[in-house]
Amino acid sequence: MPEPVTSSRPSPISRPRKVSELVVEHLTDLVERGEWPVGSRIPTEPELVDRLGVGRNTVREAVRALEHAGILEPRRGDGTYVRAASGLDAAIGRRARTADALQVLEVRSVLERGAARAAAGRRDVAALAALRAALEAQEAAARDGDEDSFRAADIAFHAELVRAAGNPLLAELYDGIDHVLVRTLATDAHGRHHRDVPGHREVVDAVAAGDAEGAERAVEATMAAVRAYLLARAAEVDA
Amino acid sequence: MPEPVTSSRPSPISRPRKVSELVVEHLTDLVERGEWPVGSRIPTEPELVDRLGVGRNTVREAVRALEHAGILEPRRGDGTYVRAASGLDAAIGRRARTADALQVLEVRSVLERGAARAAAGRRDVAALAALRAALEAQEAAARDGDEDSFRAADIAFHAELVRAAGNPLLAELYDGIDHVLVRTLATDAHGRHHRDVPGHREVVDAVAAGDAEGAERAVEATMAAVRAYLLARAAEVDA
DNA sequence: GACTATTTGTACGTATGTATG
DNA sequence: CCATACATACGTACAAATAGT
Repeated sequence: MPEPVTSSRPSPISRPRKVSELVVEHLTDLVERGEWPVGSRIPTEPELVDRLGVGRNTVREAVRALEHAGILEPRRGDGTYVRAASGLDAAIGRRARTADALQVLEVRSVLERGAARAAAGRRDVAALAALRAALEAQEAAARDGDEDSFRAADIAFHAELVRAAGNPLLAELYDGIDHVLVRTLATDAHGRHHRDVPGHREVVDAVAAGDAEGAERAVEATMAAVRAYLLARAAEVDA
Repeated sequence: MPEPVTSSRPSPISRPRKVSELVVEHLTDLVERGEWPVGSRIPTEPELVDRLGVGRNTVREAVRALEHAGILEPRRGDGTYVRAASGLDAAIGRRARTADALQVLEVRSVLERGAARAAAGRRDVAALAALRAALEAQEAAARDGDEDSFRAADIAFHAELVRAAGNPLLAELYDGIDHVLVRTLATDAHGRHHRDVPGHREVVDAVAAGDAEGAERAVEATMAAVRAYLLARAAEVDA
C-alpha cells in the first residue's frame, strides 16, 4: 500500500481540492504565463514528479488532460511539447469544425471588424509599423506570383491587424476561428487565384488615420470575395 | 464478448486512432446532438461499458476528458450529468478569467455589435418577437424594482439579441464571454443600481427597422455604462 | 438518524501492441 | 532483428460519497 496522500506530505500546493486538478491548473498556468513557450519541450515525467511532489500517475493524468484540451502534445520516445498557450484555440476548432463555413466566416468578420475599429482607436505606432510591413510583404508576394507565400502573407496580415487592436483575448479568438476557416478553404481552393490584394491598403490607411468607421468598411470589403466564394461553392454542392 | 469498436476504420486520412479518442468523440457527439440534453444524467459506467463494448477504464478516461473540458460533471454516488453542450464555454471561461475585465468587455462589445448588425440584416420575425418580449420583461422588472430579476432579464435580453443574429457559433462565443463578465461584475456590484434600462429599446427599434449602423451605435451606447463602471473600479483599485 | 443500494473514485495487476535504441 | 520501455486497454477489488428507504 503506497502512502496515502492524506497524511503529512511535502505539499507543493495547498490541499483543499483534488490533487490532479491542482496539477492540471499548475501546468496550465506555466503554459499560459509563457514559462513553457509554445513549441518548447516540457520537463520529463520523473522531473515533474520530483518538482511537484506528486506521483507519476498523477502527472500522467494531468498531462493527458492537457493533451485532450489541445495544450500539450506528447511524442513517444521524445518528450512532451507545448502545442498551444491555451485550450481556447482547440476548443474553437472542435466546435467550429462542424459549423457552417458561412457562419464561421461571419464570426471572423465580426471579430476582425471590431479589431480594426479598436486598432484605429489606438493607433499604436509599433503595431502600425508591423501592419505596414505585413502589407508590403503580401504585395511583394503578389508581384512574385508565389501562391503559397501570398497566402501565408495574407494570413499574417490579418493576424497583425487583429494584434494591432491590443486585445490578446480578441486576437486568440480570431486565431482560433481563422485556423478553422483556413483549413476548410485550403481543402479545395488551391486553384483559386487571390492574386489581387483585396483592399488591405485601404484598411491600413484607415487605421493609421484613426478612422474607425472607414477601417470597418474596408475590412468588410475584404470579406466580400471570400463570402462570394463560399456561396458559390455552396451552390455547386447544392446542384 | 461485446463487439469492440476497433475494427476497420475508413477515416479520411488513415490515422490510427486510439479507442479512447473514439469514445470521447462518441460521447461528445451524443451531447452535441442533444441526445443527452444539458442537465440530464448519462447512463452509468457499467451500462456504457456494456453499450460501447469497451472496458470501464476506457469509459472512465473518456468521461474524465469531457469532465476537464467542462462538458460532463460526475457526482459520486449519484451519476454523471451533462454540464454544457460543448467545451467552448468552459474554455473561454478558463482563458478569460485571467484576462483584464476591460478586454473581456471589449470582446463582448465586438461580438454584440456584430450580432446586432447581423440581426438587423436578417429581421427574423420570430427572433424579433422574442427580443421584444425580453425587452418588455426587463422593463417590467425595472418598474418592480426587483434587482435580481432585472439583472436576469438584462442578461436574457442580450442573449436574445445575439440569438437574433441567427449564428449559433457567434451566440456561443458571446455566452462564454458574457458568463465571465457577469461573474466578475457580480462579485461586488450588488449595490450598483442599474435601474435605468440603458437604451435597449433603441437597439430593438433599429434592428426591427433593418438599420444595421443604428443598431451598432445603439449597442455601443449600451456598453458605455459598464465600461465606465469598470474604469472607475480600476481607478479605485489603483488608488 | 441509520442502514442499504447505487454510483463514481482509486489502486493494482496483467496482457498486448508499438516505438525506440 | 531483438530487447527494452512505454502506452493502451481490460479486469478486479475495495474505498468513498450520495440518494433513498
